[in-house]
This record gives sequence, C-alpha cells and structure tokens, in this order.
Amino acid sequence: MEINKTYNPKSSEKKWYDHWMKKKYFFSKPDNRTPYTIVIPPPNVTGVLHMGHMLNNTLQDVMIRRARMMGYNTCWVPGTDHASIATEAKVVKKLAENGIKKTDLSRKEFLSHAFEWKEKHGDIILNQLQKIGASCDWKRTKFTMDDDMSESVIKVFVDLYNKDLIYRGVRMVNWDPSAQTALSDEEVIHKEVKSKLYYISYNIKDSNEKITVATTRPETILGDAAICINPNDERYKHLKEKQAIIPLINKVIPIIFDNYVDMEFGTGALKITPAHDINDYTIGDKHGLESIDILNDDGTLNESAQLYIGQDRFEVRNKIAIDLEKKNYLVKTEEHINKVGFSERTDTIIEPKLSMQWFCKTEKLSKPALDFVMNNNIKLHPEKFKNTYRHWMENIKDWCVSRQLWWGQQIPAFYYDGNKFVVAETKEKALLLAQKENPNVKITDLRQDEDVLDTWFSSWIWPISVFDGIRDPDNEEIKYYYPTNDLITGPDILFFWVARMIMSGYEYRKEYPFQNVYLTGIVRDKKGRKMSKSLGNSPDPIELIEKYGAGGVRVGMLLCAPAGNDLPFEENLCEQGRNFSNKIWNALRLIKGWKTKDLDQPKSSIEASKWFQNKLSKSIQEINESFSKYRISEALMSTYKLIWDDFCSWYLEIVKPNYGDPIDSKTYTETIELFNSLLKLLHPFMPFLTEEVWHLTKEQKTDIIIAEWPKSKDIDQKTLAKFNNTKEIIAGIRTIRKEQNIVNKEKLELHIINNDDSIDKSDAIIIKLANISAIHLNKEKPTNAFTFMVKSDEYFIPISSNINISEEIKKLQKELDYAKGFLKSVEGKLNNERFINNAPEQVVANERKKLSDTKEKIKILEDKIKSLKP
RNA sequence: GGGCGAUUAACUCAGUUGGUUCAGAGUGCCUCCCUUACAAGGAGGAAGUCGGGGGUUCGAGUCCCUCAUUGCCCA
Repeated sequence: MEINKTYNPKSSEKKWYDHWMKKKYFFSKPDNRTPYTIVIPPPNVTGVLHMGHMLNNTLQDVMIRRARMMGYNTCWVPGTDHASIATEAKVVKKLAENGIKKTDLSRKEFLSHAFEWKEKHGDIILNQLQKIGASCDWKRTKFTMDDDMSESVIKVFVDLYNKDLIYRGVRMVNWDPSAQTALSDEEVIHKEVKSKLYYISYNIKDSNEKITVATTRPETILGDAAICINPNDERYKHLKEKQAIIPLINKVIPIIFDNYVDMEFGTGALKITPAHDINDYTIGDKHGLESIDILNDDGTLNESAQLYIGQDRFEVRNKIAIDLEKKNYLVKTEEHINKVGFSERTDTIIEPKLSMQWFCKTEKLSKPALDFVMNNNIKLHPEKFKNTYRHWMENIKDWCVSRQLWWGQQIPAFYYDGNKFVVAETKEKALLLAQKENPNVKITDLRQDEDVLDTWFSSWIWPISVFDGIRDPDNEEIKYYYPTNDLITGPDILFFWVARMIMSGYEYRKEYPFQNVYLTGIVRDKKGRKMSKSLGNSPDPIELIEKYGAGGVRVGMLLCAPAGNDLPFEENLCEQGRNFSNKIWNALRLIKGWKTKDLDQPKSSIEASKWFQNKLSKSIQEINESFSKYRISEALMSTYKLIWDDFCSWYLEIVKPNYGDPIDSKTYTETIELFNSLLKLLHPFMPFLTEEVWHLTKEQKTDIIIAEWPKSKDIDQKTLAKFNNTKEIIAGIRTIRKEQNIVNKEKLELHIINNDDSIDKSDAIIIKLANISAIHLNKEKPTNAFTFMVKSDEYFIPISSNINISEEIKKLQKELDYAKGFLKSVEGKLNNERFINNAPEQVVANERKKLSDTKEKIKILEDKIKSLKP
C-alpha cells in the first residue's frame, strides 16, 4: 500500500465528518443507557467563530467524544442566542445603509427584517463548528427565539410575576444612549479613564459667600437638587439653613447635611443630582428632593435642563465649562482618573437614569443557587471560582430584565385604562384578567408593553427549554437528559449566565441544571491582551484549520489550556499539533511498510510488548484520572507523550526489523493492536486523524468514533521499573558515543559489574538499541574503558583508543562531590533524634536506604578515581 | 475602596494530606546527525536561592504572618 509522506487533513476531515453524519452517530434519543449531556453555551447569532469558541467547543467535543466511547448516550445540544442589543444594532445599521430608518418601520416590519438577517447570518457559526469536528446533535439545534423557546420564556415571566418575583418600578438604571435601552448591572463594564475634575462655585443666597463643589460631569449641575455637606465638617457648619444658587440658570437649591459625604474628596461639598447618579438618588430620596431628569434617551439635553437643549451631553460638557469660566464660576480644573461605566455591547458611556423598568427579585432565587454550589452539588472547576461565585451571590441585586428594543421576547404585560396593567401569556388571557377589574375593557383597548426581555432572561432557562421542560415539565426528554452533566464556558459569563441558570434550574426543576461547570481561560495574545475583533489580534480559527488541520489546531489550543488559566495563544502551538499528526501518520507508514513472515518472535519484541502493555495501562489510569479532575491539557499531554516518546521512540524502535527484513506476525499483530488502543485514547483530541489512521491500520469492524474506550489492566510495577533501568543504560551508552564521537554504526561491548540480576548477558533490548556486540558480566573492572553508573551499578565501555584521563577524573569528581553532599544531608537527618522519633517509619527507612546506597556509590566512585590516577 | 487569586527554568505551566534523588513537563535554546517511518525528524545537553523577609516544624515549593509585584471580580 502506498501511503503519502505527510498527512493531508483537508481531504480526510470532510470525508469523515460526512461519514459520521450519514451514520447518525451524533444523534441521541432517550434509551436505557446512562445519558451524558452537554448544552452548548449558545453563541451569539451575530458572531463568527473566534478563538474563544474554538477553545470551549473543542473542550466540549473532547468530553462528548470520550463519553460516547465510554458507552454513554451522549447528547450535545447546539444552538444560538438572539443577542438582542448586538443584533438589533447590526440590523439597524444594515437598514440605514439602505436608507431605511428604524423609526419609519412598524415593529412587525422591523422584526421581519431582523429574522431575514438571522436566516442569512445565524448559522455561520454553527457551520464553522462542524469544521472543528464538533459532534453536536444537529437535529436538536435551537435558537433562543424559536417559537417554543419564546413561549417558554413568556411562561416563565408570567409565572414569576404571579409569584411576586417580578415587578415594575421606577429605578435608577444603566442607560445606554446609543442603543437607547436600559442594561443590567452585569452589562456595564467599568473602565478607568482620564477625565477632568471641575471645581464650580455656587453663590449662597442672601450672602456674598460662595461654595465650591467638584464634579466630573459639569453639565449635570442643570439637574442639581441640593448641595450636600458632612455635618461634621467645620468649614461649612455655618451654612445650615442656607440656600445655594445654581450658576447660569440661577435656580435656588437647599444646602443639606448628610454623613454620606466624604470630607476628604474635592472640596467636601457635594452637588446632588438625583436623576443622574445612583448615590445622589438615594440621598435625594432620603431628603425628599426633587429629581430633575435633564437628558433625553439619546443622550441630548431636554427642556428641563433649560440650556443647551437638544445638544449632546459631551458637547455640553465642554460648552458649559467655557460658559462657567466666562462668568467666573469655574474655579479650576484638575486632571482626574476615575472609573466610568461603558456598555458591554455598544461601548457607549452609560448614563445612570431614572426610568420605569421591569425587575426580577433575586433574593429568594439566589439562596438555593448559592447553596448548591457551596455544598458541591454543583462543582466548579477550577474550584477557586467558588469564592467569586459566593461573593456575587451574596451581594446580588434585583435584575433589570426589560430592554427598550424590539428584537427579543416582548414583555407580556398589557395596559388598559391608562396605567393599569395585567400580565398574561396571551392577549386573550390578559383580556379576561383585565375584565375582572373592569368588565368594559375590550381586546382593542389592550396595549402590550413595548419592551422586550433581556437576552439572558431567555438563555437562563436554556438547559430546560431545549428539552421543552418549561412548557411540558414531565416529557420524556427532560426527564432523561436533565440535569445535564457538564457545562463548559468562559468565566466572563459566570454571573450573566451560569449563576442565573442555576437559579432557574432550582426554581423550575427543583434541581441543578448541570453537575460540573468547567470554566475555561480567556484566550489572549502573546502580549497578554484579550483577543478581540477591534484589536485585530485574533487569528481566524478557520484559517488556522486550513493551515494546520483541525486536529493540529485542537491540540494547539488544548496544550496551552489548563483550566481557569488564561491561554497565551501562539500559532506555533498549532504547529506542534500539526507535527504530532505527522508523527502518527509516519508511525502508520512504518508499520504498514512491514512484510510479515512466520518467524519466532524475537526476545526483544516479547519484552517490548510486555513493557508497553503495562505502560499503556498505567497511562490509561493517568489519563482517566486527569479527565476526572477536568485537567484536559494534562490528559492530552499524557497521551502525547505516550504516543510520541513511549510508542514511537522506544517501542517501535525495538520491534522494528532491520531494513528490508520481514517481521514476525505475532509482533505485527500486537503492534497493530497497541497502535489502535493509542488511537482510541487520542480520538477525542484528534477525531479526524484517528478515524483515518484507524481504518488504514487494518480492516475494522466499527468506526473509531464509537469504538470502546480502552481499559487498563493490572500493572506489573517490576516490568516498568526494569524498563526504566534499561532506558537509563541505553542513554548512558548513547551519551558516551556522543561525547567520544563514536558513530552509531560502530558496535561496542558493554561490561557490567553488578550483583543485581536484572540485566543478563542476552539483554536483547540493550543490544539492539545501543548497538552492542556483547554484554559481559564481570567481577573485574576492564581497563581502558569509559564508565557510567545507573543507580549503584557500574557499566563499562572498553575502547581501543586512549581515554582522556584527566577529563574522566574531572567528571567522576563532580559526581563524587554531589554524592558526598547528598550523603551529608541524609546523615544530618538520621543523626537527628527528633527526626527518628517523629517521622513516620517509612520515611526513616527510606532515608536509611538512601544512606547505604549513597555510601556504596561513593565507594565505587572513589575506587574508580584511584584506579585512573597514575 | 471591598473581595478572590497568582508569583517555580528564557516562555507557558504541573507539583495531591508538609516526607522517596523533588525541584518537574512542554516549548524554546545549545551540540551532533539528511541513519532505511518521520529534518514537520533523531540522539544528547545546559538552564531555577521555588517573588523578598520572618515564623511554625525533626523537616517547607507546600502551612502561618508580612512586604512587593501582578491579574480578575465587585462598588
């Protein structure tokens, strides 16, 4: 069989993905097997695949594929999220390009444009997931705005409202003037920015005195309701009962006193603008102050401001500073660094704004959600996130769930008779409710709330609604698949999403939604920056796959992905992955190049096979252990080393027949079987390559994707220890060859002085790999020989030419010095009575063993040096 | 400002309840080799006062305190 010199991922990836799909391996339906379920963190419908998706979907696929091989009924539910703000912004932009304004459209018209946009772009990312090999159950693909999904969301809203867990009220919210919607606290990102601190003086009424306040937002003085002072502040005590006059608009406001004010900051006098600052709002509330909202929804000033009406808040900031200065109200400005909130989606500066919104009460919901994580019913990996989670849960605030957008589930609240409203799943049901209050209400009188729900209010029930568990709580699927097993996602949405799924899970299923949460790192570039489209520092995963193959990129990603740590991603990691593919490919070429013959199995092969069986079992245990701890990169590294080092570099080199010679059929068959076991272990990481190679090794009964995960057998530690010793001896001989420039082709003799019977004259592995002509077991030391030691055994390579004695003595002396130093530390321990008395017996015994071994070694080294000295 | 982490080789990270020669792995680096599966390869090698200081202990990379640096979350 002619096999290409290098592995070609392109042809094999497409071929096998199609094959798997055709065989319906990814599809799941309830049966009598144990399920293993993952719901995908639904990617944003506006998105294209980025490195973060690449990472967390690869991890999910690894978990799913391994579970499938272990015999679970695996179900990986894919889908996308409607991402209301981001998507609406995209659609609005696209309409604008065609000269259409959103405001010119009806809600219905707008939504049809939005759905059209979704049809066109929504599946891009799912198609890209197929390229990385994701084995999702595609027929279950869900979208958060599918009819059934939306129905579930509405049902939950109504239910929570009826349970008094949802209310409507005027609160200070985070207002995004660009998207023109409220945001939840979690959607606001606080960033440090350089700004200015403006010192503005206010005249005191009926006095020549002035009072100076410091503010970063001078335009808000137009909405001031008071000036507030700490009652303990001696500087201002005399201003009690006085009033101040707002510059430019000459409005009179009271001076009030409250401990809240920090006497150290600025001038110690604080302007209070209840409508535009959350803290000011609280104080205003406490002191019964008026709230003057001076901003329009788009961030321009309104009539209440009296000045600069219709101009943008930032323009006004500059203008008012100039005007204040002209009239001598501006005392000074200072450079100032403060934290400012930005919209997560639009990156616009958030304005705190009073408005009427819908809120979800979180106190009751969060309690069980907190307990479930603290008592390890749900395990977070890595565990350190438990603290973060607890901190958030204990300080949780009510959740603002309304958004002033059209793209999303419209809030099912129906108004009548002015501001009266009812909440119901449909307009018909709403009518019945309204008529209880007022029998004259007609269906045409009902007006549905204009707002939609926060996208996270859709996705927080995702693990339930994808199995229709909200609408039909007793259906077979939800009972079978829920709770799901693992959730794999980034730590950045721990609160947005994970915490809330846990809340809804308890509320609607009385049970957690998943048992384990694996939080990945955030993919960063070489300089440690988060990869982002705006920085342009993110490689396109699809291009990487073109270059290195899906397996190469998957391995590259996972090699640098310990749980919870950020990933400093570099492209050369994919190169390492690609090289690994090639290594395996070449192992295949080697094996398939052999001709078999009915020969006796050589002793070296018998031993190699015995050793590798044990080594394999040990590695399987280690790999399973790593998986159970969610140490995926560790599991990969064990697999990588098992294949590359143990199998390719040692096992194959031992069993490899001389060039052109045939191989005995027993070794051949065993080698194929071992190779197949390795491929199975590797399959979750490199699905395409392993499927391809698997079928090339021999005629297979099944595809590797559904082959059984290898089991470990009893491990014979002696065999493993002996082989380690053998490796060290071979390495010792190779070092001598290297140091003395003796080519590999030249045969050498090996003399051993040992009392240990582990190595015998006919040790076939040493003879083969170190190219030894004969092994001699001596009592006497040979003269004119290079030597090395393994443990306390001494090995000699006699050579014909003369040895550089001084070099040799130097080397031995170095070894001797180390041994003596080591002896001293061991003796120190053993001479310490408290050590002998306190340390466990085993530890003391070990020290005694070290003592005798080292003494023996020192004696040998000293003898050697003596014998070399003339 | 509050909370939670991190600091081990040039880089990225392991290092289980303190105790085997425990100071490790991968990458990178250096030397030699185009040997017959693979130069996308092979063989060998160098490299760290475990952030600083103090403490507990027979014994500390591991536990405690403190300082420094740094990251994340929250206000």
